[in-house]
Amino acid sequence: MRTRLSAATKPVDETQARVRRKEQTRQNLMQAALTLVGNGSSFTALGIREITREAGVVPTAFYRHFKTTDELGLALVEDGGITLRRLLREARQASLPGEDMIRHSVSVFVTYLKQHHLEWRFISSERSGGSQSLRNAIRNEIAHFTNEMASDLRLLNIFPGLSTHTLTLICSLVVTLMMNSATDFLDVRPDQPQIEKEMLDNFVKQIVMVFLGAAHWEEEPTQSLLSGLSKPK
Amino acid sequence: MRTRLSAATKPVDETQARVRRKEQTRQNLMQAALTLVGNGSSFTALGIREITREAGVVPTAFYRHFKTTDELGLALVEDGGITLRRLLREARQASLPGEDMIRHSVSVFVTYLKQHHLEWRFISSERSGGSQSLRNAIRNEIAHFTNEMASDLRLLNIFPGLSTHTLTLICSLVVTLMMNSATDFLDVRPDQPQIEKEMLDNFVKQIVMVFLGAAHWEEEPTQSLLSGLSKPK
DNA sequence: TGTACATCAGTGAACGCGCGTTCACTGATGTAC
DNA sequence: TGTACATCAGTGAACGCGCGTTCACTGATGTAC
Repeated sequence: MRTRLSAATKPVDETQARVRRKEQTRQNLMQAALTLVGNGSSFTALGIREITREAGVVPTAFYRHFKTTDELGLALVEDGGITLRRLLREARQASLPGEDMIRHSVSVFVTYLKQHHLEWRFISSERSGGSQSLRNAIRNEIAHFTNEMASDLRLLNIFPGLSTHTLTLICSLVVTLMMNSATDFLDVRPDQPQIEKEMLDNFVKQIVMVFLGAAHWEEEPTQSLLSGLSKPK
Repeated sequence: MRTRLSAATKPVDETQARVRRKEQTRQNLMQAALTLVGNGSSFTALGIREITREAGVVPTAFYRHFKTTDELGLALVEDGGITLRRLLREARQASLPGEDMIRHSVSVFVTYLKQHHLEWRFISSERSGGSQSLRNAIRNEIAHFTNEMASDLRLLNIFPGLSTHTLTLICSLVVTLMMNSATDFLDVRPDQPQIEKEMLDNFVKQIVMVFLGAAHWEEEPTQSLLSGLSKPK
């Protein structure tokens, strides 16, 4: 109690040695988990002893930071979410029009992907494979990301006729493609650049096709939009 | 040796009691794994004892059928692949034109999804979360599925101007959407039909948009297709 | 057909091992006065 | 400033438990003659 009052009077210095060290250990544990995932383990199958061993602390030290590995996973998702938003901020600066914009954004994405490959591997494998709470957390981050992207698209005014809902659907589609490609890109062996190039071209082509569909979308009525599909031109 | 010769002369009757029972146990083991996955476990984290307990056999019996749980996983993927192809065959009969075809195919898909929800949960979570070999096996099945779907699209002659490569890209896009939606549909609580309906509408809308883009796609040159995007109409 | 033998799916005991978790502890850092 | 005490991140021993895997076995089914 007295300590609390004292802390309120003299606010905790963030650079206090003890606080800093604790935070460092926490980061080490999270990094250790990512490293193990990068070595081919599934996060879901990681154990406390495995993680602490990799982090260089005694098993019981784990409990000073997380109650379960699941809790550590949620912390990783939070960090991953920050990463995602940083990616978006970088890609946002690519405002060339048309396919060039897409190609440039995709190349920003792939560069980012490689720089943060451990986080991405974790996110994309636990997105559908992890515990329920982990899956929900990741789904939330992705939804958040999708909404931010839709706002960006709105600001760029590329599709002035489309509703916010439709824009969000488009972004959701692109993000889905993105998350999927991430796994594929990460599995390409680094000595096979031509395969990566093909994947990149295909990826861009798919997004261009989606945007092409969006450009021809009419909000209402949707029922007859494709009625003439079998006899185009 | 003599047994082999004898077997060749008098071919093995498939209904031999011993063969039948062994196959039954094998199926029980695979079903047990699916059941456990359905109960919320991650397949990657399943143990031999856990599976055999669920299947009602002694742990060591496992080795009569599979060397590792990974091998059992591969067997499940093979079964899942058959399921996927059966789905396609059912959806193929839906040859109404335009959006109605899409809506009907999607509804066939969702029905199928619910009927085989355990297999789907397994496939979609191990698609990016499992071991390397499991991921590769699933990726192969999906590629196979995508190609069959592209052939179907070719036969339907909806997009007569598009190359096989482009058709395959479109199908790959749709299959990606499909696999993703699968996880989402499976996570909807059965007492929330309005959420499921919205997801279904969004899903259909996304596919329609992709097809719309495909309908306006011109094979060459691709570079300038989107040049007028910011000033449509 | 009957008998003697071979096969082999499933059993059950046993093993060594690493797991998660508890607990009392240590000693560096922080606080009060 | 110096001293006495509080805090608490990380330690290390210990525990009971379920794991994967080995091994010799049993007994129903299949085969040879």
